[in-house]
Amino acid sequence: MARIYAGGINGNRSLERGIEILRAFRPGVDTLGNGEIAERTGLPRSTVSRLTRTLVNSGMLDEVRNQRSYRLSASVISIGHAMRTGSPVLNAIGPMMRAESARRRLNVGLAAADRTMMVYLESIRYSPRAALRNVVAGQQVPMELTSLGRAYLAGIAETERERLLKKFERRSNSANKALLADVRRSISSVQRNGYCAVSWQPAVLAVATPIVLDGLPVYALNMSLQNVERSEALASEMGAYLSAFAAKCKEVLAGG
Amino acid sequence: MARIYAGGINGNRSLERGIEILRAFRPGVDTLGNGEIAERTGLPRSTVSRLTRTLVNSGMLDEVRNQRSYRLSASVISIGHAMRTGSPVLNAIGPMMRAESARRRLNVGLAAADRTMMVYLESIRYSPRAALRNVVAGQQVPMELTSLGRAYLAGIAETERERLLKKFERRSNSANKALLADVRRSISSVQRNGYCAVSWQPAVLAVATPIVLDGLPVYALNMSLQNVERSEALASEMGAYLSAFAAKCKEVLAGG
DNA sequence: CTCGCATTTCCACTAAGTGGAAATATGGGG
DNA sequence: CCCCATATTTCCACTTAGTGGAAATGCGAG
Repeated sequence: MARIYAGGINGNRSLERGIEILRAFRPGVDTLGNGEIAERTGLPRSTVSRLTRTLVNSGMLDEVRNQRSYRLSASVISIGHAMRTGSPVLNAIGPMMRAESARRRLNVGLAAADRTMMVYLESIRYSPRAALRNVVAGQQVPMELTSLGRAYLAGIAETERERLLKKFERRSNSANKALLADVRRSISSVQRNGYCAVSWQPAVLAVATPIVLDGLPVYALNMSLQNVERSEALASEMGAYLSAFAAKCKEVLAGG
Repeated sequence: MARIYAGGINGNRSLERGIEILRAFRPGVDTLGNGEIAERTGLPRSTVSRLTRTLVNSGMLDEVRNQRSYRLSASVISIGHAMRTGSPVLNAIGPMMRAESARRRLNVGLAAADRTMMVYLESIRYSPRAALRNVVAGQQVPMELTSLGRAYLAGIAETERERLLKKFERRSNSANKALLADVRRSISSVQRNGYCAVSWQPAVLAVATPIVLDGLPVYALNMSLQNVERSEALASEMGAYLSAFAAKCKEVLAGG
């Protein structure tokens, strides 16, 4: 009998579902009720009710006094903090990124992939008024639209890259042909020049490059500038800065 | 028959265990193998093996190429980011905290409880060289030893407080009598003066006060100064600053 | 190449989890 | 003030999905 054993190839269903519930809390969402969670995740309402209770017991969710909804608890940021302090890459190059941001007077970021988004491990926003300099972690940006995401795509194995590109194709609108072609152009740019340049948001120019190391996920490093016109000259200059900085980072990472 | 139904009062076992596995990654830990996870959590090794696989499939863990260990993935910080951006308290008073830190030239922090630790939603470290000002989120400090934790204890319901105090009693060493008395003294201080002052780390003086709001977990707000001698006069001055600031925060939070 | 340790797979067993239906809370409106 | 509409939780018969000890496998050191 071709019975498939529960704990075998397939993961643990309840755990998978519980994680999906945590993921249903997207940035900007404060509280979610069980009904809304059921809707977002497609899970039966009674199942959601049981799993949210478990997540409250485990300290991942707080229930609001009205009993009718939940929010992510502070535990999730302590796990996030553990991730950041454990990351050998962030530990090694985080300080270098700060110095580089000050030196070149531009934003410097390090990101990794989370499904079809890129998530910043650290994003250093340069500001002329240094006192306002801002460091953000955990923010997500779309993989297919950003220099970070495209550099990441250039850095991973081809099979994985094609799998992701198919996803973007499926979900994007009528502009998908043009978009997909643009993504492939950026990937080629990384392969040829070591980096790609993208203006995802108006008046912001960003360049990014992948960081591929043995035994670690693929990261992407970027530099960006606000309030500028896109120009080839500027992109080349930023690309040169980025390439030099990435080389220095890789050296440190290989040594440590 | 007094059968207890699985999904009833008790939580979902697999989900609980999966969360415990994520929690096994403490700050500073880079990678953990299944064996080490099994040891830390007390779970059977085969169970750990299956659950870590599920967590990899769900994107919460990355497995290192050697296949022999795992690390927290970038997803955990994106969930952490969702928590922070969703938090109405942090959204409302975060900017005020930054301003207050600059104005009073001291560190300002906001924290919530995570089991027996306090975890910073935001910790603004004041530095005379403003360019180095540092904002940290997710860092944990022990509840019983810090002003933050004691202010929190003063802010929660008595039954919950006593439950936590018993835990500290059980796990602390020979100094526990003195420690517990000191904790109770801090709690009284909060009840009498609105804040407590503690020097947990040498040459650091911190004052903290609870923030109790309907439908929200209890938070604690603190201010601290490095490189100072502990003195009653300084503690009173900081306590006055903190009380005034906390009052302003509560006003804003009640209005929003 | 072989040995020893760590991890993963196998599989008989059954408790643990499932989801539809019924019961129960909640808060707005008549 | 009470009732109704809505959302959530509990109940429970059913059985699948998860369990953990044991065997097999994979890896790295010598």
